Amino acid sequence: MDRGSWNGDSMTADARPAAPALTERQEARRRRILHASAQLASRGGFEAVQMREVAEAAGVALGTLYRYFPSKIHLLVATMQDQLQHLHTTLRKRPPAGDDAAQRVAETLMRAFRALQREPHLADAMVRALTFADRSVSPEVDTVSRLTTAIILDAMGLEHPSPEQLSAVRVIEHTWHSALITWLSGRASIAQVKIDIETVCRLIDLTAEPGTGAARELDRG
Amino acid sequence: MDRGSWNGDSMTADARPAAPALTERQEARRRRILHASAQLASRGGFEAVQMREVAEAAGVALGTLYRYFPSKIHLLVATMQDQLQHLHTTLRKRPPAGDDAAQRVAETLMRAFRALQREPHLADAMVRALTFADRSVSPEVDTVSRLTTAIILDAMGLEHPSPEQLSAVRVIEHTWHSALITWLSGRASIAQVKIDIETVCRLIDLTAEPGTGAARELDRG
DNA sequence: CGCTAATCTAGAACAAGTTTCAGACTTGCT
DNA sequence: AGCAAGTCTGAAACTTGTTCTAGATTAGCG
Repeated sequence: MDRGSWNGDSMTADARPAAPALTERQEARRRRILHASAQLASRGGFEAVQMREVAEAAGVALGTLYRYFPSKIHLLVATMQDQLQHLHTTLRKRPPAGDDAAQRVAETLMRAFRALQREPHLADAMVRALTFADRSVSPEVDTVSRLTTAIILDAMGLEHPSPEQLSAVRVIEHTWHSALITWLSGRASIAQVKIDIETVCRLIDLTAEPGTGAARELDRG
Repeated sequence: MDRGSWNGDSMTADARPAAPALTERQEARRRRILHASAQLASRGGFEAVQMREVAEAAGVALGTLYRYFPSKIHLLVATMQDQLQHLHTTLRKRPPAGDDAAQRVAETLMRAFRALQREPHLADAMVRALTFADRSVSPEVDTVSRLTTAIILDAMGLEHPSPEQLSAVRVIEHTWHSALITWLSGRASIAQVKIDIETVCRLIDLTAEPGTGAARELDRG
């Protein structure tokens, strides 16, 4: 029911209640399932990921699929974890080059956005699942959230963010998810998404430590 | 499998897709349906709104329910329109009293938030439907979005917002929806939502016309 | 090796959203 | 009033997520 492969360098949390140590064949099954999920999602988005089809494409019985992922939402959120991890390592290889934190974050997010653009159906499936998830998926959604936070903090170049900065990062994440959704459902253009990302990234300057950012003197509340 | 048979127009500004002039009994049916929907949602959230139950509670055949609302998502988004309209008129009666625009918007949103807190299940159903909606519901979701925008602009006291300000408002809406979801799924506390709302509202000052706001001299965009 | 518990498989069964259809009822029009 | 077109009803059917069951396989262990 949960990620197993934690290759070291996670930041603070251990959290991970119990990855019950999968055997090799089990790990392979899990991987086949995730692959099938992503593949089907790439074709036709959320609705195209049908549990029976995933099971068949992964060469696994339906019951087994449900043993590994207790619901379609769990499956798709896990798929998103997977993809995000890829993205994170990709981004680490070529970090953004902007002058200040806000620019780097905006650039990072737009890069991620362009990656998703290449597989809009996959993006659709993952993001819809993510925002539709209810309490039973909270731990998994939280993992995705932490991953996203890590990516953004990376782009900012921050180790020890202040509470204010964390709030700004959360707001950026909110905007990112929600803007993605409006784009995916055809209610906003890419240009609009770009503008909104840049707009929200301005918050970063607002919460920069005194002396390090563009906005040093705002009448603080 | 597709509900493309809508009266022509869609994303043009005009809205209101030609409501074909319902008779009185039809209007009454529609109202009964929306009422049943809200009632069931208040009890048990998204999953408790079951189409057969809505139909029965509204005293209407299942087929009729589907004639009025072509899917469960359509129904819940319409329910949200309804509730938002109430909220809007309520808010107009007692407008927020803050000193600057950012404060008034934050206060308005927190007031709305507290209203939703009183019916968390209803909020759950409506917001989940809203963010899960796919393209086929775009016109209706757009209506909700315009309503929300109107509420925020009201709080700001703006008639003719600049493009920058519209972007800020969109970002606020994104944050509002997404923060609501994280709260509903138990991944954020109310305090955190409040902080994030206040954080994002700072963008309003950033985009205020020169001379009218707190932030007159930021190195432009 | 042989045993036991856990896991996996195939397939049926169930639940809720959605579609369909035949027949009854309304509405609008003349 | 009388009729044609559109609407509503009740019930069954279909789809896809989810659960359950009985039997086959596999893993761990003495």
